Amino acid sequence: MRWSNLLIPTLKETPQDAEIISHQLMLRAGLIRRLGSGLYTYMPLGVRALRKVQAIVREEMDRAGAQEVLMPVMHPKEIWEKSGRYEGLKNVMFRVKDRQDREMVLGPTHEEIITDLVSREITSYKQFPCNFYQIQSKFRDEIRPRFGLMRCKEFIMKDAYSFDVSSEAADVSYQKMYDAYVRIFKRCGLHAMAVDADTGDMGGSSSHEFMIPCDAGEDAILEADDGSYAANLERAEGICDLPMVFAGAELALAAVETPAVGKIEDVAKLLEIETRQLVKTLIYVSDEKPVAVLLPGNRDVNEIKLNKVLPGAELADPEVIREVTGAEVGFAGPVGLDIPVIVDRSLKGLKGGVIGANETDKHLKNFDLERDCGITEFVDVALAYAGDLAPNGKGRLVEKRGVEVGHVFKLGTKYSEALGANFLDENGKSHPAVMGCYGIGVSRTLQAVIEQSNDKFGIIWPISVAPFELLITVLSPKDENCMQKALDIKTILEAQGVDVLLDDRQERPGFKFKDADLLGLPLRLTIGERGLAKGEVELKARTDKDFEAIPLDQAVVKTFEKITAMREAL
RNA sequence: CGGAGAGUAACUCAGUCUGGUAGAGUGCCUGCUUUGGGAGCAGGACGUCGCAGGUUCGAAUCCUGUCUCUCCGACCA
Repeated sequence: MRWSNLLIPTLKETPQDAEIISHQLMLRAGLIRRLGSGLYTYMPLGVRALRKVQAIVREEMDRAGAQEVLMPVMHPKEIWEKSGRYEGLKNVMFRVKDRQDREMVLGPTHEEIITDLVSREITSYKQFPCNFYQIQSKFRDEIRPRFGLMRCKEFIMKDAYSFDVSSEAADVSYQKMYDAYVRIFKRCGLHAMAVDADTGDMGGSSSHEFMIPCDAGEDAILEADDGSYAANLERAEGICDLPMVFAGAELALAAVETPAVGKIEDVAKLLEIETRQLVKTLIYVSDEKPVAVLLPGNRDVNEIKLNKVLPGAELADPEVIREVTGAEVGFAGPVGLDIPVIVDRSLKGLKGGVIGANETDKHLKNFDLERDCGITEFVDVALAYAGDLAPNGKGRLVEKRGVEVGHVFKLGTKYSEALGANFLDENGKSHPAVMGCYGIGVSRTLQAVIEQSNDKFGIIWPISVAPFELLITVLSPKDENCMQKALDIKTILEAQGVDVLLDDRQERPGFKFKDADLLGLPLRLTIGERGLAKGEVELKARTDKDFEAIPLDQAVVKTFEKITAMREAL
């Protein structure tokens, strides 16, 4: 392909509304243009890179035994009502009406649609296992689209759905997808990590997210420093290993005056103790009943974890707190409280703690959890922190940020039951299929590649997803000899299956080199009059500091060798 | 939705406080020169100052409303 035949609108200046480097570079290199918030056009170069990612995804999904299908983007609302997600996802779904005033939704995901299909077509145990996937635009009314392709209202996703006869068989399907994901991201040149994740709206029993570590990532990850554990912050379990025994452990409960001091930090300061010696007593309301939640003073509630113990729990209003504790906000404590108490496991063995006295301006010290409350049951409802021990008790947790590019779920039978995807076993007995679902944000993956691979001059494409593999820069396109040599090389390499972009623009060399670095194609072959006079052309990888002069008659061979080596490295 | 900021040429931005002929750089077009890391000179085209009202002799500028975009929080591939 010739540059002059492609719209590649490179920008010298950084567009104002791009915050992170990958977004800036996608705009500057002319890969995408914005239509509206969270809506982007893929320019010719962007489409080429996107197709490369898609090709890798297809190859690996096919290899893993998944079958490609293509489902409608637009769905009748009734099918979403069957699973209950018409309500559950009502804030993310775009809704439209047809001329009959029938309500439709634009698909944010396709569990319901594929399960409906399978319920009709897959009816015998002999047809299992099976796995269907598609690559398609998804629509989500995101609260806040961000960072170019990172979070869009319309984005391209690969979604796959597996169906099995048992949960053991489903585990095998899950593992196959997990392994395929590892290969996909590796082939895209990405350093992805799999982390334990929450299942969120999707439901199901367990899931892993595939994260690309980078500072611009929207998710927080906690990883054990020995690599034995990694989880999304919202899911992570941390063990605080410091003994919760403080001065005054053996003494009886005693009141201390804390006038107008209700905040953890202020109480700790006044009493000259650590914040973790204090017990944070939070009053939640779940199912219209108040419940107390206890944590060390230096920890916060993980609302996702709490919701599993206390469905729909929300922090109580001040009036409720006053009613329940008989004190102003800030002086709640577990002793003498007449409501259920949930205790985070990090409080296990607490002696010598300080609690609210359920009396305004007073706290109680020398608190012993078991002695004074008789509490012996603990749950995990706290946010894990960097510095905690990993759940296996070995590594220490370190915080990272990451971009979620893929997510695999074990769904169980939630959707198959709701939509009647049952099959008959050997004995003619009916069972719901056991499902898994697997998503890759294809467009997001593309941007993640750039976020992870760039320098101050521009993008550095891994060859597997680069819009072109080779850039031939013709320094003097007017010179017939130069142009002819370049075209000859291009023709041969293209015949050998190399994606070649020929910069035939009538521009000064410096201008073309800057654009070349910005585009970041993995290999550049420079052909100029000066070199040709010596019978030489120049070869330079995007990551090389300097070019290598090679004889003209070896240009094709050497270039092909390099391309081959680059391909094989991924 | 809450908080913060921004809408002026294709892009980056000045001008707004203090109302008085709409600007710069980049890009684009033409010509000449130049040609190995975003060239120089000369000439040229491009604007409903986001939109709608209002105040005023006069509004990019002041007032009111409204829309859009970006960033920070809750959602997710």
